[in-house]
Amino acid sequence: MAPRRPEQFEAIREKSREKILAASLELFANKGYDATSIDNIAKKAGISKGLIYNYFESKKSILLAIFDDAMKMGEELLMGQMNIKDPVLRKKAIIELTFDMIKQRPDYVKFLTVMALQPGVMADTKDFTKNAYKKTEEWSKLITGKAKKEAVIDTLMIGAMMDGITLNFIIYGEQYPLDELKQEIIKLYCGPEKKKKKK
Amino acid sequence: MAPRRPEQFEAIREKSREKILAASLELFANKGYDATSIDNIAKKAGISKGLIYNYFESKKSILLAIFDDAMKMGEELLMGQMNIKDPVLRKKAIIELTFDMIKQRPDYVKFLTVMALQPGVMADTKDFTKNAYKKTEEWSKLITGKAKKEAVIDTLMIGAMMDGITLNFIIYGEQYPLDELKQEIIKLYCGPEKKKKKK
DNA sequence: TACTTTTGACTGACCGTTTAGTCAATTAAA
DNA sequence: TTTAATTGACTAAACGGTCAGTCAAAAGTA
Repeated sequence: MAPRRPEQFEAIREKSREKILAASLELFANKGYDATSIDNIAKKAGISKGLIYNYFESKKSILLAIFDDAMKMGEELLMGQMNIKDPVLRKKAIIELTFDMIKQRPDYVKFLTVMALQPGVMADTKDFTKNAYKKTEEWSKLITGKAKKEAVIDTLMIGAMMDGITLNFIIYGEQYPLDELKQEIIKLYCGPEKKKKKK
Repeated sequence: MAPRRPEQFEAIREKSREKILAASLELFANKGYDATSIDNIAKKAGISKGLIYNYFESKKSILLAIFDDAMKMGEELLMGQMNIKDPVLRKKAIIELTFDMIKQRPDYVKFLTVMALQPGVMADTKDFTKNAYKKTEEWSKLITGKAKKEAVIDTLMIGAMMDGITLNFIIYGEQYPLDELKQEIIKLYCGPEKKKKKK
């Protein structure tokens, strides 16, 4: 009577959904949202165009799903470092984590960076700017411990630094010396690992 | 016999061309290339669609014209600082110049940044990556004087810093404290203005 | 002054193509 | 047979680009 057991359907659906998301992520990150057609996604995912609309109600909703996934993953990674008590060590851990993310998931990083520069694309669905600014505030607390007025500039500097390195890595690719820059930024902002920081 | 004098036509043409370029720059910078239609440009410029093709042979050629203008302006500004002999002062001047450019021509800066992240758009017409990398090399020489191996990281750090600040300014807008960050980066990379730099 | 002629900037309906999105028909497993 | 995943031909809208034709302005003619 029942043709397939529910969990079998669930597995099939999950697999197809994943194929669509993976193909879309790659295309959105490399070509941008507008330059990517539904046909492109279907071909890259190895499925038909119609099937995509069995899983997502529109092109925008695919974008939104990827965006949510990326933000969720980023937040989880970030929150995983919350248990580090010492502020300097925590700062260092977060910086290293960001570099890891750039190297391990450049697709997500590229996707988010590209989207950040196309406000018109996200504007309809998510208040991206507000979201990003909130994230910066969280970063600020995480990195400096408290919201010391003087330390805000420091946080913004580190944030800009990381964004700039990310941007250059996206543009230049593997030839960009990520590791050396990581050492440099840690040396700059986490001190020479001795004493309490003065001035 | 002769209806209008050539210089009158020239003035008219220049004005229209300028309207098209101005409208395109604003739209490309804010919405991106693919999301901007020829109709959008025509409406914003207050002219008809057909007239655009009296001045540019394709949508891509508009993009290219803006790109060339932006690069030309940037290069002229940069080369204007070449006469400063002292490396530290020159470095400082270039950094300040970059901040000035961000504040005075955010449209150009935004345009270039958006285009840098859409390799597919520029790929057909200009080798953007190569161009950008060459620019970085020039920067390196300008900033460090010579191509000291150790100083490359320093140059890349400053470059990433500036790019990151630019990116954040584009995203956050006027609330982003450009001036404070300028002071900070000058303090960091141009030394406390005393003695010769050591280590 | 009034009229005609000449010019090229300018217009918008139109063209072929491509797009996002739909749906009746098909497929395959239980 | 039942069920739901899957397909691709289809549609309406939007796209970049074209082109036959309109228009205003300047100079010659009277």
